[in-house]
Amino acid sequence: MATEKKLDCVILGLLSHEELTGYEIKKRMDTTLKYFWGASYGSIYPTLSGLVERGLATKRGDADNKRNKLIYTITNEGRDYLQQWLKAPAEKDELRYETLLKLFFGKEEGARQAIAHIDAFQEKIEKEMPYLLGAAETLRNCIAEDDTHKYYLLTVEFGLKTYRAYLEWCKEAKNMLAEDLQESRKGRNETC
Amino acid sequence: MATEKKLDCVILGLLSHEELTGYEIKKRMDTTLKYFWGASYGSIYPTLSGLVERGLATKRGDADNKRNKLIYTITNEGRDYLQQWLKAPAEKDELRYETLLKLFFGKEEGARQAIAHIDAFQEKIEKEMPYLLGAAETLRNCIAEDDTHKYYLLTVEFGLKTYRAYLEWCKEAKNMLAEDLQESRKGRNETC
DNA sequence: ATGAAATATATCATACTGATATATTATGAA
DNA sequence: TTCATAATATATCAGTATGATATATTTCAT
Repeated sequence: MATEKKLDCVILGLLSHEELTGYEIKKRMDTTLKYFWGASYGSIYPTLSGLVERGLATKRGDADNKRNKLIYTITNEGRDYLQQWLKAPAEKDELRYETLLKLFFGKEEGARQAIAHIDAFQEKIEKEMPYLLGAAETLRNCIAEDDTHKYYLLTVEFGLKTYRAYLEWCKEAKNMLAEDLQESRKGRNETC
Repeated sequence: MATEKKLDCVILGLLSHEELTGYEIKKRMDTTLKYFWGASYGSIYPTLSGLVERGLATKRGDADNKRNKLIYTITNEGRDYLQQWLKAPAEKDELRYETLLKLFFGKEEGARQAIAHIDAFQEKIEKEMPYLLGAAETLRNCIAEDDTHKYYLLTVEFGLKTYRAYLEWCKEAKNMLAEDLQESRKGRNETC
């Protein structure tokens, strides 16, 4: 089989758990999935249309169509397609960290600026941590109810592990750069 | 300023260290930068043309143009542009982990399949580790020579920290799923 | 009653990927 | 020496994604 479009599979995955509108799918992307995947409206809506065209999902209007909602449901063909993808080995695991990029070219801007980038990064991570911790706690409590929760928890644990590693790195990296600042201060005989 | 195209900045960053051809830029992407950024020929060559058009880089043929090389050099305007971007806070820090995605929807396929995905992920990481360790070692030894090395080292340390976290997670995640398998075996009264 | 926030879909210019095409040069084995 | 293979080098394109914007309705707090 030709390589599937990833977003087809992600959306089918979400639909395999529950019926959703495009808007709700976007919300899932921005909350639950955002730690390891993302998508914009500009790709979600066309992808949904494509899924319906190919018979992998169906679309219907809301009963009391107040909001002009379009609700999407996965079909049996859609489930088969999803299964195929889930069985195949993962192809792409990559990160795009602009912070690291700026750090890599950091000599141009100097230690002080580099530290500022790391601080901003650290702040972002620290702000996310409570959500991840909360999610992990919730999931651990309802893990017996439904097997899905166990798999959710696995991904949250991944997030926690890596976030803790990020924070450790932030600390060490800043220490290293701080030494640097002191050196240069001494070198140039500056005070404060 | 409107948001800059990231690849403009990445390429200018590379050119700020040395003159390069498009092919060499691609190699840098696939080796040094691949742990936190990526780009394909289909974006590198058009981006280089754009940089020349806008006066941020210049292009010249090789002296003995055996290979029909096109060598790109950063201009002063290019350096200014790069500085602007380096000073601005990072916008996008995201990862796209298909492994995590498949795991998130893992209930559909069951524990055995999930473990297989984690194994593949782990293998990939373990294979990369020696390169990162080697790079860190090399960089630590020549850190005094040139300040650039210190910033390279910072990004390698980031890679090492996160990769170690990944490996820890792999172990724990597989343990959790293995318990699962045992349970289901007991439940269904299977042997072996 | 009213303004702000949330819900909901759609579109578009710009950008990126992954594949493919094309051609040359270096390398190592037969 | 010759010949296949790997490496070097640029370019293009269909398919896909992003981020911004447009539009309209509904819910909610004041």
